[in-house]
Amino acid sequence: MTEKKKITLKDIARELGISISTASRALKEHPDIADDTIKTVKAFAEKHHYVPNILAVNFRKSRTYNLGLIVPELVHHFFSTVISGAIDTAKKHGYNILVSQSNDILSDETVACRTMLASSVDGLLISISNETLEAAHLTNFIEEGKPVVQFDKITDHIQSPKVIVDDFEGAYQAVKHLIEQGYKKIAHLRGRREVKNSNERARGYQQALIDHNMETSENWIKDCMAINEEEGYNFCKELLSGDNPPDAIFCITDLVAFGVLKYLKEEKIAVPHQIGVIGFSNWKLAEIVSPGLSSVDQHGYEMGEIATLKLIELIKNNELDNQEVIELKTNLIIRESTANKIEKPLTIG
Amino acid sequence: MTEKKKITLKDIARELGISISTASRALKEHPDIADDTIKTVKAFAEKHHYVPNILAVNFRKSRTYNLGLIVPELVHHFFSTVISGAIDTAKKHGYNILVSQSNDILSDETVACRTMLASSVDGLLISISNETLEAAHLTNFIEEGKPVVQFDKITDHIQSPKVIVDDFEGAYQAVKHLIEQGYKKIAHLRGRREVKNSNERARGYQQALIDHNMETSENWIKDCMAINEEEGYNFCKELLSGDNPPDAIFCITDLVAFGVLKYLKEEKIAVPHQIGVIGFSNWKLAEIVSPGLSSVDQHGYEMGEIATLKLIELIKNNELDNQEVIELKTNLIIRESTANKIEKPLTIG
DNA sequence: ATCGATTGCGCAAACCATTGCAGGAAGCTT
DNA sequence: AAGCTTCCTGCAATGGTTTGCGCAATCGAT
Repeated sequence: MTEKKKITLKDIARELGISISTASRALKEHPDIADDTIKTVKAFAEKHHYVPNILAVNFRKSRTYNLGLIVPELVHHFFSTVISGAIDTAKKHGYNILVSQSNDILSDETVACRTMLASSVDGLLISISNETLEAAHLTNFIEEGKPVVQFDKITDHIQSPKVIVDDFEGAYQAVKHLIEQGYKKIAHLRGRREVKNSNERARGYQQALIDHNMETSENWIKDCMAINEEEGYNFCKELLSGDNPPDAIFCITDLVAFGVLKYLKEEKIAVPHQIGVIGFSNWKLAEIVSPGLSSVDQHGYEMGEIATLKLIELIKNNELDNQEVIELKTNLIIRESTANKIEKPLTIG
Repeated sequence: MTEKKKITLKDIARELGISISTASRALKEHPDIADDTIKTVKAFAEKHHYVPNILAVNFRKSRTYNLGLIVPELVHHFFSTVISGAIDTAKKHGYNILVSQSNDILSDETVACRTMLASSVDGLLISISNETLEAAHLTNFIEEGKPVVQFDKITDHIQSPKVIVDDFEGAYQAVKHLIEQGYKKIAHLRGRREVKNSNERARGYQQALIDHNMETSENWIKDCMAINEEEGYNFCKELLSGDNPPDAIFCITDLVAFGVLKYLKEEKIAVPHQIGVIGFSNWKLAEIVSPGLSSVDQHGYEMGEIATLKLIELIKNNELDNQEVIELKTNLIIRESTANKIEKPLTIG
C-alpha cells in the first residue's frame, strides 16, 4: 500500500542543518527565530507535507482536543439536535466529539464515562439517564481535572455548569395557551417523578392552572414511565373514559402527544374542537402530522452549542468549580391541535 | 481542584524498588516475571489506582482506538440509527466513535475528513454526501494506512468495503406490493440522478413495472432534489393535476411520502382506497402517522454494527485493499397506506 | 575597548510506556 | 567444579514534540 512516509521535526532539522527545537519554533513563528529561518523551515515543511504527529503532541500536552458527549438516547429527535449543535460548535473550535449513549441505564452511563475518561477526553458533556440519582462516575471526571457540563437532564449531585431549558416556564406557557384558547379542563400526561424536567413541567402546569383559577383534578394527571406513543394512547383512553373527562391534554413530550392524537383520531374525536392537544419538544413530526401538533420548542441545537462553548471555556481556563446555570427560554409553537376558539392567523413565538 | 495525582509506572518502580520494565511486564503477567513480583506489583497498582497513561500508550502504539464516523446529516432517523449501532458495536470492542456531519456539502465532508485524520482516528466510517463525486479526501486515509468503510451512500471511486442496502430489491418489492394490491398506475418520486441509491431504487421501480407488464409513463417520475416533505406535497399535486394521474406513489423516502400524505389529506383523497402510498426507510414517523405509512425498512442499526465490525477487522489485520460489498436485505413493512384491495390481516416482514 | 542588551539558536530534559537484549542468580547435570 | 539451563530483572533506547535555560554572536552605547 502506498503509505506515504511521514516526516518529522527531526527530519526537517537534519535536512536543514538546524536543531529540532529551532525547527519546532520556526513553525510556530516563535519570536526568537529569524524570519529567514522561519521562511526556510516553513517552505521545507510545506514541500514535504510535514504534519505534526498529533499523538506526540497530545502526549506532550496531555490534551486530546476530544470532548465526550453522553446522551440517554441517540435515536431521538431532541438529543440528535443537541448533538448536532455540539458537533458543529466543537468543530469550529478545533475539537472533536466522542458520542456515547446510556439507553437511560445507569450502568451503561457509568461504563460510558469510564471509557471516555480512559480515552482521555478533555471534558464531558452529559445529559443524565433517568436512573442517575447519584453521580460518583461524574465526580471522577472533576477529580481528574476534567470539566463536566450538564445539559437538559441534570443532577445537582455534582457541581458543574448546567445548560437547561426553562421547563417550568415552557409548561406554564403551554398551559396558559390552552386556557386562552378556552379549554376548561386541562389534563397532563407527565413524566417520572424522579426526573427533574418532568417535575418542572408538572409544576408549570399546576401553577398555570392555579394562576388562572382553573379547575384541577388529580385524575387528570397521569404518570408516563416509558414516555412513548403507547402510553399516550392508553392514558388518553383512560382519561376520556373516566367521569369528568378533560377537554385538553398537555403532554410531557410530542411522542406521547402522538399517541393521544392517534387515539382521538380512532375515536373520531375532533382536534382541536372537542379536545386540544399540546406536546413538548417540537419534534420534526409535530409539523408533519395533521392536525399539526402545537408544541414547545426547546432549542436543542442552541443548547448543544452553548453547552459546548461553556465546556471549551472551562477547559481553557482550567475551571473546575463553575456552577453557572444557563437557562434557555422555550418557544411556544402554535399549530392546529390547539386552535380552538380563536380563528385569527396563528402566532408563532 | 482535588486533582488526584496520577501515578505512573515510574512511581510504582520507585516505591517497590524494581525497574520500570519489571513493573510494566508484571502488570501484563509477562512469563518472565516471578509470580510473587506480579502479585506485589498488581496489589500496589490496585491500591494506588494506577491507570496507564493512555496518551503515552497511544503514542507508543500509534493507535487511538477512536473511529471516525461521517454522515450527511445527524438529525435524521436513519442515520442516527446507524450511528447508534456503530457506537454500541464500537464500545463492545473497546473503540470510541468520533462523529461528524457533512450537511451533504462536499467541502464540509472534506474538512471533516481532514479533522478526523489529524486527530488520528484508526479508521473511518463514512456515508458520503450528495456532492461527493470524487474521493481524494478519502484516498488520503488509505494512503496513511487507515482503512475506510463506506455505508449506505457510497462511491466507487475508492476501494473500500461497502455496506449497503439492496435498494434495487427493496424498491422492487415495494412496487411489486403496490401491484399486488391492485394499483394500476404507479408513480415514483425519485431522488437525484447523481446519487447511486436513488438510481437503484428507480431501477427497482422500473423493473417491477416491466416484469408485471404495467403501464409506465415518464410523467409519473419526478425528481426530488432536496428530499423533503415539501417536494412530496408539490409533486403529488403536480401528479394529480396532470392527465392520466397515477393511483399509487412510491416515494424515495418517508419524508417525501409524508408530504404526499399531507396533500392527499388536504384534498380529501382517500388513502389507500383512492391512492396508495409507500415510502422508504421506515422512519419512526411511519408507524405514528395515520394512515400508517407502508415503507421499506433498511435495518440501520444492523448496518452500523456491520460496518463497524468490518472496520475493526480491517484495522486489526491492517488490510487496506479490501473491497467486499456487504448487501443487507430490506424488509417490506406493510401498513394502512397501501392496504387497498386486500382486507385480510396485515402481514409484516 | 568594554560592557550590556539583544537576537538567534541548540542542548537536553521531560512526557510515559514498551521492548530487545544483556546479564545475574539459582539450580541442575556431568 | 565447571558448564548449562531456567528464571527473573534491569538497562537503555525508542517514539515526536515541547520548552527552560544557556550560550554565542552581533550591535550600539559609553
